[in-house]
Amino acid sequence: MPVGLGDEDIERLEQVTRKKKILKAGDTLFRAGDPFSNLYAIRSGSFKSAVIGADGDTQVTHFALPGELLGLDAYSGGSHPGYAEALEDSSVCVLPFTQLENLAQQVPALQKQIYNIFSEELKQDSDVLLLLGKRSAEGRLAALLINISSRYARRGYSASEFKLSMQRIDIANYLGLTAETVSRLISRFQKQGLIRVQGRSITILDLIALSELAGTHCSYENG
Amino acid sequence: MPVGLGDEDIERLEQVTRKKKILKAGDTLFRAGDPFSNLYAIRSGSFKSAVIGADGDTQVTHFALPGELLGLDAYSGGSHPGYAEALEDSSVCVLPFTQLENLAQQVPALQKQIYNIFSEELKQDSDVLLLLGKRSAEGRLAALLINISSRYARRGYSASEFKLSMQRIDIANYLGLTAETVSRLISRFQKQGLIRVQGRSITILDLIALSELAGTHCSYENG
DNA sequence: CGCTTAATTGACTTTCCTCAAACCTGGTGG
DNA sequence: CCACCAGGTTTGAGGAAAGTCAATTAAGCG
Repeated sequence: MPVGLGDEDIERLEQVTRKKKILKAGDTLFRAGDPFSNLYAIRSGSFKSAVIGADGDTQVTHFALPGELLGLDAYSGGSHPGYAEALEDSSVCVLPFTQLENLAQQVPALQKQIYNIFSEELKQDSDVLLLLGKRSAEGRLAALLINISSRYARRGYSASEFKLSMQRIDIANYLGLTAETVSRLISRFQKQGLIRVQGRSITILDLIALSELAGTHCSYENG
Repeated sequence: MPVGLGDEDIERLEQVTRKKKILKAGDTLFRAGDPFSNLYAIRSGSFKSAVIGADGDTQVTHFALPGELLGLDAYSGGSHPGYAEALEDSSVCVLPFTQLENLAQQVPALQKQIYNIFSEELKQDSDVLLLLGKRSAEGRLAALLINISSRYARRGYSASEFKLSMQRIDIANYLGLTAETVSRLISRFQKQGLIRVQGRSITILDLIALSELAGTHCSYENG
């Protein structure tokens, strides 16, 4: 993932990235309150991360796909604010943060890369906020599908055909909807010829129409 | 804001933090697309930041209060993904990031502090997601009030009495609601004796009841 | 003091949630 | 190999919540 480093630096970095971890579907990578020690880069599979509110209800905050990073939000508090659970059989690369930090102190390019990762994460969060800001359920789901599609595309996977590894109820929770609504919408999108769904695998047939659903329908201020 | 630094380091840091900027209500601190060069620490006043979606509709992503930081999400892309606008007459401290970065390279404690700020920001975002995850409008608004209250408290301001400097439509946009709904809820909260509202200044009368509104009402899975 | 913009309130409509039932799908055991 | 079971998903009907449209009141500002 890191780019712009010298060969020697990369070699040193590889020492940090040696440790791998395999998880089965449903396994938790870390739990809320676990001490922060590692970052996790997803090599294969996918995860959901969620926080548990003071009142005990769960909120899914992210879906993490191959090539993406998990655990960064634990830095400040020293412990993970939420948990991460594998949505399917997955494997991650374990990155001990203190080692990474030390190395970064010596390698400015890596330093910048770390800032980059942090900032990337922040930007992704603001994308999510944009997504959740869509008032209609339709817009939200469309936006999520596009979001996931583009994230796959970005890492070199197919943008139009992928597996929605999370279950409906997780999508619903994430979008602030109910599983029923999500299910209905998926059916509708399919009837409209926007997507094709086969269980959990999904094909995007009409990205443009989908984008319009995600975008338009919001006759709000153009601030 | 930075803690855990030596006296000498702090002095060097102060050279970085000399520049101030004054803004009137409605002024923009930076616009979407502006190159990333500075971070901004809010000395007084408050800001909203918002992103503009591909379709042109605006989504308010943050409200920034005194003592908080703005602009961090611009790092990765090299430019600001959204704009920031002063909600009232405000003053900020301008922090040139390259200078900060260089200094951090020499001062590990500052380095950690920067990570901390990044991570803090991420954690705050996940709080926001938790907030937006509340399905009822009532719960969302209650959660926002509590969130703002606690952020004021944290910086040493009164937790129970403060100014809601943003206008209703911004709150609505932020929460994924309409201005009318927000207005109705505020009225209702007032009738119920939870808050007192005088234009934009607000007094929290019953934090406990408010917390219950924010928390409960979500008969969801207890994950 | 009048004008403009923001906030509130009301009546009505739409959307989404709730509750409930039926339906797949994958795994287990007879 | 098939029946059965459990969890997840889909679909339907009815109700509650929030949105829309429109009118009124309040608040800022020159």
